[in-house]
Amino acid sequence: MGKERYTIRDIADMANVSRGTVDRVIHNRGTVSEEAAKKVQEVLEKINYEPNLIARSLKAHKDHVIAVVIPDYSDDYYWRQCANGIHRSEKEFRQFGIFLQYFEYSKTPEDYNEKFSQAIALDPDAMLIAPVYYQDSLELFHRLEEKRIPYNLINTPIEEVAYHTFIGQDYRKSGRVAAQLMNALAPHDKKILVIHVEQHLENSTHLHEKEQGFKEFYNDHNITQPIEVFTFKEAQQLNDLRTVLPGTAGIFMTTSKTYLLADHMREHENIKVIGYDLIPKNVQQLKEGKIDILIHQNPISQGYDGISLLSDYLIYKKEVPKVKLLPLDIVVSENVDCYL
Amino acid sequence: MGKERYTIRDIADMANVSRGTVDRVIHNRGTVSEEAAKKVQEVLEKINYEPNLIARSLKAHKDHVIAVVIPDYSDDYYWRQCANGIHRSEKEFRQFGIFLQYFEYSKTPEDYNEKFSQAIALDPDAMLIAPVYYQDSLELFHRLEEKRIPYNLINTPIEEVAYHTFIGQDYRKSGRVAAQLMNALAPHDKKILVIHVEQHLENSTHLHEKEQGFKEFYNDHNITQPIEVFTFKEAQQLNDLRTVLPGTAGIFMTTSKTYLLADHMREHENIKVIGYDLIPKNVQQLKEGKIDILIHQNPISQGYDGISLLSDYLIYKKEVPKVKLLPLDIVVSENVDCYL
DNA sequence: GTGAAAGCGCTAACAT
DNA sequence: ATGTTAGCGCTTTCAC
Repeated sequence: MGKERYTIRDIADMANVSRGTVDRVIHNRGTVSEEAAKKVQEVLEKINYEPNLIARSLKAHKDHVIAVVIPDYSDDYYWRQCANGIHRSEKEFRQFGIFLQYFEYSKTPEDYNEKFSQAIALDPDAMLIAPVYYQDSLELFHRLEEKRIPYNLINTPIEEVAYHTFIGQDYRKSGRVAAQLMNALAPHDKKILVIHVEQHLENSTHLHEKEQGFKEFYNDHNITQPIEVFTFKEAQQLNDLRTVLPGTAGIFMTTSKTYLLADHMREHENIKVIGYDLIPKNVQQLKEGKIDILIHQNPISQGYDGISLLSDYLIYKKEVPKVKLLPLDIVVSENVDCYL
Repeated sequence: MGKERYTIRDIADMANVSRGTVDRVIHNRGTVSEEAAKKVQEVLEKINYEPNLIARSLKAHKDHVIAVVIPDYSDDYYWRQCANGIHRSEKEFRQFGIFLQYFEYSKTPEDYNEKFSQAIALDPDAMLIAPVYYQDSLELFHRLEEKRIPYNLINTPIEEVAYHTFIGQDYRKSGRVAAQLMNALAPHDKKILVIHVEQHLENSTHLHEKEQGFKEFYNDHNITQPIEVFTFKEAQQLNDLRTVLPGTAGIFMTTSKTYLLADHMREHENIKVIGYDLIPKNVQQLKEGKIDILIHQNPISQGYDGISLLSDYLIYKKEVPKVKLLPLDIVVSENVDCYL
């Protein structure tokens, strides 16, 4: 029961070698005679040695720099939450010698590429990237791979590149969840709308996947309710909905811009609305009953895990998963407080 | 940008005192002249000092024993999950000198008291307790307080005692969430049932709170749908439902025994069912459509956090919150895989 | 190829 | 009241 914990010194004594030799055996480095190695190995196995990680990490780590490339979050609640998660992790790992450098891009593909390049120029030990506009940046990713800089992706997966870990959600599943909920809430004798509000849809495969998943659910269950898809690049285009809303049972908004709908729905209060993200405007409308359900994309966890996984890798060389999928949290007005 | 990390030595230099004095000021122990204390305080505030917890814990590193008092989980999936969370945390903290002693009580108040006493007799450094039958054990809690043994509660909160942290859910909120979902799913022209399946209801204030929260939601929204409450001590008593089910729109089961309903509902497939916990039978029925929604009580997190918070406190003397509320996750068939 | 020794930052015991 | 110092267990240099 009283599992004793042996130290390097104990092992050295038992094997009649010096502490340095024990260390060399444990880490497979330096030069050790076969004889000594064998003796130490035997002791190690016999006592089932587990190193004291506290002591190990007390030893001065060399500093590591992680470059963080995310959208400017000065007036964007979602990305600010993500940044908060990053800050939290940064604070936790600072004493282990992890330092972050932030590169915030204003929301254009050009600036994204610009800031991404700057980050690479810094020659960091690792990178965390939110590749919202990924299309033209594939070349940059290849440069990272050439320089052997490990990088994690958050929020937007890119199949074509050799990222370390992707942290985000399964967007097809996400669409399916939305569909199941919509199907449970909305009358079946009217049409359903799927609405994307996104300036650069060509870059947003994940929105597409949500739509696919949504339709897939209806197909799988042989529900023949009409589903119409709209894509708006600008908020004001939502005016076009005026002629479409009559005869609509529910609306699935694929982005956090869900709150934009309310202004256009004053005479259609019974249309069910399902959208994304716990940004304040959405939360307020959820509480007011203008939005029925929000799917939570966990931006805080995305940021936190994104940095934590890289740090564990840099410091401890811990193995990391290729994909870390965050749960698809269903949020209604009564449980929204749990997630804020 | 490059946030420097200050050490005790740095502070000592800046304040022109010795490291010992700095330590004394930080920990409020020993004797320090006002003058010196002030100087050190100033420096501390100026640099926003954060101690290196690793170094701190490397020093002390005496072993700590945590006694764990939980229900026997040999044939109980929910408590097994909880135990899994505990094991995970145990593994993580073992190298930091944390050792657990388990006291599993068979599901009777007598054995609970018995095992609880045994645990105290061990004189552990801390305790983790799932006080399912708490009523007669208040005296035991007082003994813990006298002996100044810190303890965390999981799953069942007890207002009257001086626990360290409670880890679990807000049960009234939980009932409200269930009500909101029920209201969205079930037709309004039939009655709603609330069913408790629990041998010792007198001990289960949390089930009561779920019921209260459920009714509260209907009241708050002026919904006058009839709600009938049933309490069954044994599974077979569910037979009594036969006469009640006709004219029922939905059923809210307050425990993980939700799966028991299915056998009694063969001719009432359109009754909506909302229940608790991702135990295998429930999950299967969720996927089959026999259960519509499950609320996830996060037993793994309860166990994991219960031990982690105590360990952090014992090892690092970290501050801990009085209450750690876990989210009220809403689970349907399409997102259940995220939570398993 | 191996051992000895100097720290990492903090704490506590011991001098002064 | 305050300064000094010896470790905690591990890593890493530097002699031998």
